[in-house]
Amino acid sequence: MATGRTHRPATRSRGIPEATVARLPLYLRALTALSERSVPTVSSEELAAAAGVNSAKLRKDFSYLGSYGTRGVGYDVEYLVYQISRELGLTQDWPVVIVGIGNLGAALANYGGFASRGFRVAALIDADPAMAGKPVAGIPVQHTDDLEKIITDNGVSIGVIATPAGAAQQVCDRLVAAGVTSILNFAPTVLSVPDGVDVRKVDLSIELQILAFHEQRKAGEEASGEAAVPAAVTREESTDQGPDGEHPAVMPA
Amino acid sequence: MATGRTHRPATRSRGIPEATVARLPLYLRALTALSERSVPTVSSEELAAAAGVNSAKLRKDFSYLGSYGTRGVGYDVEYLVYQISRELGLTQDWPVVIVGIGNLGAALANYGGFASRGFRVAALIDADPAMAGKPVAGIPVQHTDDLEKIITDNGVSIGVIATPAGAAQQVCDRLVAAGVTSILNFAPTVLSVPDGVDVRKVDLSIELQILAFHEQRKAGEEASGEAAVPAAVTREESTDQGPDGEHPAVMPA
DNA sequence: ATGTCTTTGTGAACGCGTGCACAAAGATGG
DNA sequence: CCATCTTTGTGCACGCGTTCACAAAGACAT
Repeated sequence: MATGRTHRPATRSRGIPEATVARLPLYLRALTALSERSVPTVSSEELAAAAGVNSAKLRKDFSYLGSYGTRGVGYDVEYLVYQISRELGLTQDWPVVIVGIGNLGAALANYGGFASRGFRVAALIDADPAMAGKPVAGIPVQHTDDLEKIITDNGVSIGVIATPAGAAQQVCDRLVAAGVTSILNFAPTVLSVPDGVDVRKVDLSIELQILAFHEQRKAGEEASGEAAVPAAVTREESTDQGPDGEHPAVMPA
Repeated sequence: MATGRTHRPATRSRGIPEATVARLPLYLRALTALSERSVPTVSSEELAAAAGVNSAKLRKDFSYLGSYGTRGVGYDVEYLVYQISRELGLTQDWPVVIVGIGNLGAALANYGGFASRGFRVAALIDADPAMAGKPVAGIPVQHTDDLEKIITDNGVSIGVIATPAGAAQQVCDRLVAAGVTSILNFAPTVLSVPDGVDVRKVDLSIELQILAFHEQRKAGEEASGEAAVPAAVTREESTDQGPDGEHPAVMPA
């Protein structure tokens, strides 16, 4: 997931598997909804259904956090909300900067899901001088020149990159140099960061391409009754393009 | 990944592992960049570095597609671009609808990465009557009432949901009923879909929470010199909050 | 107090994904 | 034509994650 540098020992943190960590926010969301409806307890079966996972997996996930359930009853909703929040580090405030206030950056600044879970947008940063001072989501945009000062003054350790691809690595380098150790990257680029810095990437285009792959597969399977042919079939002739020697089928950026 | 319903046989499509499919867009992007620089061939080592993965992994990934390399030389860039594009189904046009034209929906509509890879924004749909007719990214917004007609008229099979969480499931149901079989969900909810429909979700808040977890871990590890204690330590006393009996530390939505 | 019934917590098996390491393939030079 | 050198393609082993299935734990009724 986290496409940091080349490799990493899977970041198996304090015994909690990475896969489990990735699901904790899911559980937290479901639990928060239950909490709002004043539901006192919930069984692993119910909660798993709400979170869209297998109940055994959920129980094993929780077992990494400790024994927080009561056999025959289930889990105390409020208690579990607190424990997961604490485990995820959401009991403290995380100041976040967003760099690159274009369409996406502005949308992120306006996104309510950040502020509601311990994340506070400390600053919006853009390279365009014309943007400076203009308020977005009630926060005045600051110029890239002040990036280092903003980071240190606010004690920011999490940065969000929403710049064009070309600027991402440079922005990333400056963020890291200024003390940021976690980066959420929306730019369609592979970022290089030193050890100790976490990078997670969100790529809208990649997600669509994965969907397209499965979509194509469905369509093809439907057309030719799914034969028992293992592979190497419907390869060359499946699409319109004829021979394969030299194909100028280059896609634009 | 794809949080469809309860389970699914891992969607092991035609022998190509899901993990490999998820990396193909990454390779494609790196290859496209090389193609623009008119680089004729590339070795697995070079390409792997550009894509941020292990070279052995890359070679194994390509081996699922076929033997497209030349030993002692490497891979033909143009040829590989074409092969991957075809495998991902990007040689054809995919009309896409975006439902929910708020900040995020508008940003997605303006996002260049879609149009450039075979994806065409066929329509923008919003439930707000005031939005109807208003152009966003050069495309007039249409009202939800016409959703079904829009889907069928344009032959849309991929839908993007960027509505508030409360409306997502309902929109999803209507999309599916109208014939959509792939959904990219930006709403912070678990969607239930019938078998045969793929759902991929992108949750900005979850990504940040995962980063916060690691960030907290770094901070804690730094404070208490990372002892060789295997686990079950620095549990209770790690954070400020003292005992754990009944904690009203509930987070807002 | 005892028995029954529900639900947790986890041991164990299995499958997928990853990475090493190397043989086979082909290019290139003499 | 042969030798050398580069790079692919893959067999193999290992580890993580998932799932099943069940014993232990506790609630609840009698």
